[in-house]
Amino acid sequence: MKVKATDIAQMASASDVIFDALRAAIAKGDIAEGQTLRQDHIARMFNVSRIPVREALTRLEEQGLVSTQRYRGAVVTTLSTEEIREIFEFRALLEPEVLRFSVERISEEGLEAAKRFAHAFATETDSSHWGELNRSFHYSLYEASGRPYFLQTISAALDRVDRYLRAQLVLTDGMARARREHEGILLACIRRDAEEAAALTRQHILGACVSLIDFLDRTRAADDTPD
Amino acid sequence: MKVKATDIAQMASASDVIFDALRAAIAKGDIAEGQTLRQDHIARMFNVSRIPVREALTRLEEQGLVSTQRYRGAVVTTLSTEEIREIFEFRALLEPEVLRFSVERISEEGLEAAKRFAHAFATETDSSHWGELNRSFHYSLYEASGRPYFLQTISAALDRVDRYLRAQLVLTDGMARARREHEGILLACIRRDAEEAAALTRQHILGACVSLIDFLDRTRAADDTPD
DNA sequence: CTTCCAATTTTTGGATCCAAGTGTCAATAT
DNA sequence: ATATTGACACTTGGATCCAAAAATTGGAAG
Repeated sequence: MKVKATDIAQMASASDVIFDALRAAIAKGDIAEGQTLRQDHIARMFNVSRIPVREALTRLEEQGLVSTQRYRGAVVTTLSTEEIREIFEFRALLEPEVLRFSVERISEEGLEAAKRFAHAFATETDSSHWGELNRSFHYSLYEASGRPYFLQTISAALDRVDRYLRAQLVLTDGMARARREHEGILLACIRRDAEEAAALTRQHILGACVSLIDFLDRTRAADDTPD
Repeated sequence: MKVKATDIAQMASASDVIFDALRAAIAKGDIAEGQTLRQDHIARMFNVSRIPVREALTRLEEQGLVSTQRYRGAVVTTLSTEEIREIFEFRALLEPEVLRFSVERISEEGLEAAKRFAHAFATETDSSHWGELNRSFHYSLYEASGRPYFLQTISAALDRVDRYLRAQLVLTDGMARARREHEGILLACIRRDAEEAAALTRQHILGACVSLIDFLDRTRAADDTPD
């Protein structure tokens, strides 16, 4: 055995583990918006001191997932409707462009993988998996683009709105529409029609945005007037 | 005086100061590529312990300005030609879009400010200020876009390539061309011709990219064969 | 009952200390 | 002369400890 573990994957330090766990929890919506993350509390959860926790929180803040005020702790960021709209606008600009690159380069195996994710997404009955499968489908297509920086940026943008997106999938007709639209995107990719695939992706994102904001307007209005 | 300092700008903690200083130093190219940043060394420079230094380095890594290997310290990231090309491609997609939004919204005062930066850039003789003035000119135009997330993302991308960009301005004919191109962009903005301004910005970025990569190919080839 | 203020409790940012991993270089064996 | 090994110094990730800032509590005054 020539290849050591450290060559393939750097052994994860405590702060890496905490960072990933918190990031996933925020993306999935397991940690409520506006909730304060107490360093000591998290430290006890992971059986470590506060030092690696602080490092993880620092990274989360750099990613925009929490916002910190000096001596007042880290709070899961609440995005305004405008901020959400901007991030979707951002995705609607980047993702079609990435897909254009991918369509030119993706292999048959890559298309097969995307097809499997689309199928898994369409047939999954446990709604808690929808968000993950949705993301996997799109990423499986984007990965062939050979644009790591684009992917990383898209990923960061998606992390910020993931919990809203998941809610929109589950609590509206988002799932049914996403299923149809994925089908269309996939077929365009198989036909190697980059422009069509890009246009459909753009519509897919902007459509989800409209639906999500409509949904948020209703729920947030209801929250503000609970009487 | 009703407004306290803490209301406008959160009092900077030690790690903030260190982070900003290191980020600026890397962007300006004051810290050489590939150089290892020793926690203890930086800590002594700022008269603090290693804890806030580690926080700053963590944030720099999250921004992609340094890369860390467990127990081996933080090294200023060296970008390959391909990575640089991708980041310019990224900017060439985002910045024209942001400028489109700006042109619709920018005030006369905003245009005046941009004009002043363009003039300052064109007449500055100290080449060490060119990079900063170049950035100020573009930002003064982008700020009116009302797209904070776009701006933040562009800023992060620019931080990664800033030191290369500065070298290209100073060590090639980049400065002369940038001056002309700024003029064109500015005039298009004043005419409120969003499409023209966007197209010129895209050319401005892609042109700089070609010039920079050509420059890097020559210098790096020379570095690799120093005999 | 409400409002204000001081004392106490939390909680954070940072300093110091410790264990574990890495790099170096001289001594030894081939 | 070159490759191997092992001791030692260096550096990092993390634990523990401390001071300062914030939140909270409880009582006194209106």
